Amino acid sequence: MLKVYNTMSRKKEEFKPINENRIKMFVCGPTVYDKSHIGHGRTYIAFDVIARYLKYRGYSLFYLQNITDIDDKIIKRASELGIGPLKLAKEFEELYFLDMELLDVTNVNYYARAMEHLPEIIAQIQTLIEKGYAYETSTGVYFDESRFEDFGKLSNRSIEELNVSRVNPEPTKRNPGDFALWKKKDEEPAWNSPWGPGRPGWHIEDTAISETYFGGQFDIHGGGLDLIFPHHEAEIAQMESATGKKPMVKYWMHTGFLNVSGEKMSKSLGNFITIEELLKEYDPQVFRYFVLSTHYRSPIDFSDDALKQSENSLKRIYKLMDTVEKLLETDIVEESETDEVYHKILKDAKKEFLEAMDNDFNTPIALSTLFNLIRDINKGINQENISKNVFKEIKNLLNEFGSILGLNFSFESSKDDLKDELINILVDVRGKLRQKKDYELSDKIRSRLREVGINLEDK
RNA sequence: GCCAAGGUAGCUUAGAGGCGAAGCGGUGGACUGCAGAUCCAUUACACGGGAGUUCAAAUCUCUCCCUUGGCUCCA
Repeated sequence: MLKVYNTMSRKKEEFKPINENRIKMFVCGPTVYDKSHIGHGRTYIAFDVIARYLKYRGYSLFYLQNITDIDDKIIKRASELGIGPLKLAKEFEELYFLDMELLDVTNVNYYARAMEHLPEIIAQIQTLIEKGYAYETSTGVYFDESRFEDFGKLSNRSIEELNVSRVNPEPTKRNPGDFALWKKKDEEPAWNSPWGPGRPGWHIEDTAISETYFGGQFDIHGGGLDLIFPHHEAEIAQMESATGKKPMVKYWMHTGFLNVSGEKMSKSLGNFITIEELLKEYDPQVFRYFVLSTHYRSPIDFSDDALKQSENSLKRIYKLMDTVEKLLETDIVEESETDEVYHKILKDAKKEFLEAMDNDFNTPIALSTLFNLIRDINKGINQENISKNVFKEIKNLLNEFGSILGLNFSFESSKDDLKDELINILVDVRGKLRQKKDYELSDKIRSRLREVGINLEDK
């Protein structure tokens, strides 16, 4: 039974989609005003694995993500650079897609840009005005929080608290906690609307988009922890007021923050790491492993040491896979009386792995079951009692786990052919030298190869 | 101040009333010409302090201490 932690109830709940087998999942995408950072990477890898697992479990998933391609930060940045805001957004959007591809985040079905949904945004604002949840002033259209009694239910705040905390409220608003649906603007960039030229507020694009593709209710809404308030709170108010249907979302899922060496990542602290920079230093698989080694809701602390640990852990898996693939090429027995024992080990390992994933996508536990399995297999390899059939099953199971996690455990064989040939020649020569017990020269070859990143290991 | 998430072995992390977990790292041993990988053992009487509930508490309750984040834009 799959259990999912719901931010709304603050506990794990049994997962049951609204429509039997079909899942509608919306995750807040980036505002494309700058390069994506490793915090984005963490969140989108986490939801990528969630998506993979839901599909693995046989659900038919539609994963929708929005792209915020117009907002104040984009406009500010664009004017600094002297280019149009939409052009700037387009450029960073392309970089975002590239980063995601490099990180193997490949399960989003559709990216919906805010600027391509202006008619829907305007229509939803009009509905809110007609139903009396929103009002127009000289500066814009605002949502009237006092009309929505559930306001604050996701972030566990009262309306009084929300009102107190606002500094410098916009003077034409009725309540300090009211938020903008449409901002009236005379200067560019601005779009026409029934209320004159202007731009949409931050929260309205998500509900306009999700209503367009999903209707007023859907299964999963995800994003970073920081979006709970005010963003998701505002979304609930807009959508439930506009459609009259509650709840808007059945399961709210939020990822924990990524810190860098114990501190929040920010430009002013100078510890801001983009995905582009990350990938200059580390393999995408290493970063993915690092992300999955912590539960998606927990804070995760990025450091070189932690990444190094992840790399070493991952090597242990690669190493086993490599050994298994090599042994499959040899002429070991097809079957053995130990097969039954290993069938059970594999069956149990799979069961434990899936139980971990069923428990709110607990990837750290899933990985630990994987390592328990690896130890059992290594033991068997040392004792030379594993048959070819079992090795095939091991390979299949590891690949199955890998595909759920988005990790590729099979060794890349796409190396340069000539390079491979040259290495083989050196390995052959070294083997002959070792037969003649010329260890001095053979060790020299090995250490020189290591200097250029090629590790030779004698059996 | 209010809200939230945390404090688990040297490090990184799971777990959540009763079999002391996983990885990384350190040490010793087996194997090896050596190294590496692997296995075994060890580091390990692990759960921030103090009370309480219970036959039994890392796990529940209370209280205190500390860390981080949010309350303005943020994945």
